[in-house]
Amino acid sequence: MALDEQADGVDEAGVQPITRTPKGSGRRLRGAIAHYLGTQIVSGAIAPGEKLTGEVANAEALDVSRSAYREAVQVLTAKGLVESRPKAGTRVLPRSRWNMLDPQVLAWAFSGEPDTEFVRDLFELRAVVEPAAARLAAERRDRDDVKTMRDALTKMRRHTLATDAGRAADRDFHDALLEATHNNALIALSASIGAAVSWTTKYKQRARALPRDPVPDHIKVFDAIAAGDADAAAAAMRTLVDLALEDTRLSM
Amino acid sequence: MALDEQADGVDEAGVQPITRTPKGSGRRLRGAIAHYLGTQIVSGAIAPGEKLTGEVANAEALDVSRSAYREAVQVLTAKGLVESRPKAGTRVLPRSRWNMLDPQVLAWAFSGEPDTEFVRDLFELRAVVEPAAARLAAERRDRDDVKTMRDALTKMRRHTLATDAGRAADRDFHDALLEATHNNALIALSASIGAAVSWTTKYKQRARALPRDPVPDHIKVFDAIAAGDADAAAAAMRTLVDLALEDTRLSM
DNA sequence: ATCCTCGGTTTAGTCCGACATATTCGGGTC
DNA sequence: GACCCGAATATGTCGGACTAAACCGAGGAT
Repeated sequence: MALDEQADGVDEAGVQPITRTPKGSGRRLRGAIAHYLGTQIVSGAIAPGEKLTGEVANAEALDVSRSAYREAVQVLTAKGLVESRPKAGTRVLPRSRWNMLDPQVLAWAFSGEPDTEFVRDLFELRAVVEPAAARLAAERRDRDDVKTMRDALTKMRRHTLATDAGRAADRDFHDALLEATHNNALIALSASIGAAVSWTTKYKQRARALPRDPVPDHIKVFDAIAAGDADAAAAAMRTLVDLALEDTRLSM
Repeated sequence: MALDEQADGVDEAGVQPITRTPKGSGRRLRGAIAHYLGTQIVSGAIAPGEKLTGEVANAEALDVSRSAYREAVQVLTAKGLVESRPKAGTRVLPRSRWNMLDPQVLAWAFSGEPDTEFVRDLFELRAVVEPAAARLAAERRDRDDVKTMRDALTKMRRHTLATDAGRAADRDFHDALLEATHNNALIALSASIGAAVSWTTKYKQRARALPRDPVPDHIKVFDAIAAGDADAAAAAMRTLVDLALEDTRLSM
């Protein structure tokens, strides 16, 4: 697979066909290049320390202009995946320099087979952050926060989690909870984690139908926050995360 | 001020002088442009929702080629600060879309007068994450981790925190602690936070000399981790963060 | 023999000008 | 008044040329 999903006829080069993505007008060409290179790197196909082919050669191999290729590389540089210097070329940086919290990097990490170890790390972080977020939300939520959360919850109850609308409501609930913390750093972090976690649901679903109804757990969290009981909110959220981890672990 | 510090002769336009940075060969030209635009945005000079001037006009105003300007904008796009569509122009995204955890964005946020509210949020997040990290470190550290931490600690004791070497040792200690958690997500997060916190020390110092010797607190954390006492490690780290917050709060 | 210095070569960085593409906006039609 | 369609406009992509910086090997000095 290359810049587009359809693996069609191989050109005379025979190594990396790569045709422009004609159907998908969604993300731009440079986005496709960045996605291609990004997945190659996070998947380990280009291992840290290695230097990827020169701009001119690589751009030609992908059949794109050097400008588009360079702009894609700038994106990778901005996310800490690579570093390029004149004469030295563009090298993949060690994993410790990568911005793993960047939503796009997370998306690339989950575009292939996700690393089970990293998923574990992610849930561990979630288990640390989200209960704390619930605690803060219980202490600081105002009238609007409670209303938004309640609305999301009722929508979540109406449509189940199996539907798109239900999952959207789930995300709305978590977003509202984060907003209620009135902590921008926490919001940014949990937004990234939440996105990553939602990628894992894709794999969760393919294993079996959702084994448990998550609504009651959400209600417990909501009630505690609405009541302003910080400890109860943290505890409820902790069990919610633990159960989600359980579900995900079973399906991997 | 523009792409370089020296505000020299104004050109005939008279609005934005801007000369190429001759002295600073450090970051490339596009880096300077990204820094310029990035600080403008995070500082609120270009408020979310506003659309910045067209590429051709803005590139000319900054006296750089359109290519360099565009590559800089790609960096901002990668960090979620702006979004650009044909005909619509390039608009600043709402703060909720920004990648606040990105080290570079944090650097931009702290390049001017830092927002005290955001600093509070950051320390709050730190107070949540770092004790948990210390707990995990106490549970999972191996022989090498302990050794690295001990070395950093002795170096930290020799040079004080007032010296560069001392601050480097401090960062080494925290990095080693993070490594000891063997959790990549946690490492990535705390690295960002740590960098941001180190920016704040700049302001901490200008207020008064460090009022307290932080070494004993670090030793308490180290001892607990070396002993494998998770609860004690978390508690010690919590007091350490609380004290750091106290110091920072006094100086702002 | 080893170290330093000094170019040459390679590769990214910047610049320029043109064309393609996709929206938005406005006008025209039903 | 609502809908459809064309034109204006800004970003997106392209291709080529030139600049600048850093690695590396050759040559000379110690």
